[in-house]
Amino acid sequence: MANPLESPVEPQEDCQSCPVRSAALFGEISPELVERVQSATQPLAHPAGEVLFEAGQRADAAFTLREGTVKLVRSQPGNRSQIVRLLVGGDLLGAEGLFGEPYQHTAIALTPVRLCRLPMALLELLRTEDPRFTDALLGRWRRALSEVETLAVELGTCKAEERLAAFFLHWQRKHDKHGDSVDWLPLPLSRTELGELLGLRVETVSRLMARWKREGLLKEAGGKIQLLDTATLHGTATDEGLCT
Amino acid sequence: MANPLESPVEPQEDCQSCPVRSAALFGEISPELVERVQSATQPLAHPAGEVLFEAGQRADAAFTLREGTVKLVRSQPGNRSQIVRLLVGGDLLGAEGLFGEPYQHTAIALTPVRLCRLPMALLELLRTEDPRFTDALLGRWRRALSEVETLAVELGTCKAEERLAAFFLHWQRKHDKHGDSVDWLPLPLSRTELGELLGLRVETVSRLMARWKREGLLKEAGGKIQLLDTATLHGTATDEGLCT
DNA sequence: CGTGGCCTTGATGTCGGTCAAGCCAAGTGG
DNA sequence: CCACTTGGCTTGACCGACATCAAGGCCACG
Repeated sequence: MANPLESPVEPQEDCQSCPVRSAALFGEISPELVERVQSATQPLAHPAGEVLFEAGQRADAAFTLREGTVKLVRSQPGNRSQIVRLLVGGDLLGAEGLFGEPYQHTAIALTPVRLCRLPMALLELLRTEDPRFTDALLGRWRRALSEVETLAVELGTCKAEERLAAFFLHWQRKHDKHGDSVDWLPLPLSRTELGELLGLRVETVSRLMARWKREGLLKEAGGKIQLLDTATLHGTATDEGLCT
Repeated sequence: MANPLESPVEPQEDCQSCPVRSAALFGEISPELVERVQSATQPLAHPAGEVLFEAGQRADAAFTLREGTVKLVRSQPGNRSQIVRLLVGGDLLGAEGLFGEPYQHTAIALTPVRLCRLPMALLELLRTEDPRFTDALLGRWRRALSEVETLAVELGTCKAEERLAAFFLHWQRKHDKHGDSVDWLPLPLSRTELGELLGLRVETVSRLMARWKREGLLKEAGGKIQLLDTATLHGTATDEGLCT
């Protein structure tokens, strides 16, 4: 629906002071380059639910996610889709253009998001200019690979309970970067989406969560959840000695 | 069992004429560097079934697979393991050491293999010396990511039949690089291993293959299979419009 | 006030896991 | 050479986890 031209463009912001800069791609590049980056990038904001780009489209820009959560989806003919990754602040998406390939996923905002658009030309420039930039890319790709692998392992070897419990624990760990665990963590995924991530149907997810709430393992309110008993959750995840 | 010192070391070979060189990591580096590479690498051979390295070990070398097939496995406590990738000639394995991490998988030869051992020091050297080397690494990581993603999608959204059929088709496509499809393609995986790849148990794999043989969709003999009716196989893979 | 999403809960079905048994080929040792 | 093991494959009987189908509740929004 939203015309790309209408994508609300934020007032120009300062990369030097970008909250996610140290975590992001440009944590490592030289200060002089940062200026060129700043002039070539374009800050954007999108509401929840909006499609950032679609699988198969020409990948003429990558994006740095400054704030919010995004899902990367691979859709199958036949109404089934699989979420392959969840992105949070500081993550990079849509860089497949560096290989001349179209976007491999459909990216959809799960919350309102703010991001920086990085035109391919800029990335190419950085790649030739600063070897550490390529290194940073390499690190990101490696991390992504590792995440998808653990997803595959869980999909292949774990049962429903275990997968869901493992997800909650992963998700929690992803959200206390500061070491101090926040107990109310945002859960911007619908039951259906949890299912699409974990290879389950809505009803299964719903039942499991209902049961866990009944048993006092977790609470939920207003799009946030609180893990009350991570110990037994972890136990469920590794039931029979399986999974993370 | 095999003492690493006993790993049969082949007579020194010539990288310049390496059959997989163009496909491999060093297709792109300068001829002068190739010499230094040659002096620092170490050709190895292992019989089928041998463990090349184990998850968690210090990753002090990567390997280029010159010939044969290798499985990368992530094992779970509780007797379950998941094959996350199958490697064939020209593939690179064990490069996670570049990030100071231990090996992320256990690598096991499915056939007799020949490979080149690349000490981490050499990789570090190449990384600083030749930017195109890092680019090559990037490409490999990206391809690996893409493969694991399709695995995850299949594990998450497809049923047994569909996954197995899809695997055979992928496997076939991987083996006719020359465009001309060889009809007898090697299948160095046991039923159990097929199960570990596709998230199924031996019995399920066995039953499906037995049925397909009965129905004349495929033949099997001496560790090789022949897909007789790729059309209906493809139909099975995408049953109800799903999967590749 | 009605409509459409999302969630919940129950009833029923089925795919694939589990258990168990037997087959076959390749060792191994007497 | 034969008895015995061992490991992979097959097949059948059974069962359970999860999907499917169906109905109803809750809430936001027009």
